[in-house]
Amino acid sequence: MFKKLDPLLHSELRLAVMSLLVSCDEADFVYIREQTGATAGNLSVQLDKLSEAGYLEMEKGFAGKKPRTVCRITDRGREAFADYVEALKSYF
Amino acid sequence: MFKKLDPLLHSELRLAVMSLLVSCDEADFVYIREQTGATAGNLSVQLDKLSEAGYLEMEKGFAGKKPRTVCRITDRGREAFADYVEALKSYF
DNA sequence: TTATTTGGTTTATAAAATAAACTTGTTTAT
DNA sequence: ATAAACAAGTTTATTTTATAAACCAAATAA
Repeated sequence: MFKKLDPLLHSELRLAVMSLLVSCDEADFVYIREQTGATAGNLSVQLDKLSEAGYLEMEKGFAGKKPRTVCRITDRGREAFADYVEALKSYF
Repeated sequence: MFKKLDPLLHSELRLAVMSLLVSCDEADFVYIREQTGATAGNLSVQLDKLSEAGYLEMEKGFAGKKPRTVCRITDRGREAFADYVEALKSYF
């Protein structure tokens, strides 16, 4: 009847992050924070979860002298996102 | 950018309940439990939340000698559901 | 009569989300 | 040069949620 929703994606912030990455393909921490309106702390935690699940990759480097974390969606993440959207349809 | 998702509806079980009620217009506790696969305890709690938010009405009565709780979606609930679906679109 | 089942509710526990505080280093003003 | 403010995050603590386990009352079955 109702398809199970991936709990990792069924979170407002994580879903927003993935939504951004699906169409951006690469976005840094600050950009994501601005676009989602999340606090840095919350974003940091949620990015880690998505990263640990293999839904995105993070690359920590520097832009000039400032630290810069770049995120990129993985194939796995893209797939999970598509599955989530598909599953949601069973609720509508 | 991303529309805020009503936290009351952004819950797998509560969303499933509302989804049922939107098209059923009336469903009892047992039916909802069966269709959603939820445990009775969880369902009881979540129905209370939806009820307190005014998204549905519960009528406790009897079917023969057995207690029977019937749920009906309210206009408010219908509206909230529509808004939720609309808001979700901003994520896809 | 004593289990068992039905239809739930209440309470306790586990998991999530969020915010507040902190760290490391950089820039700016004094 | 030194202190104050800022940037980019992380860590920790708090609050909120979700879920399950235990419970209750009434009805039915053994």
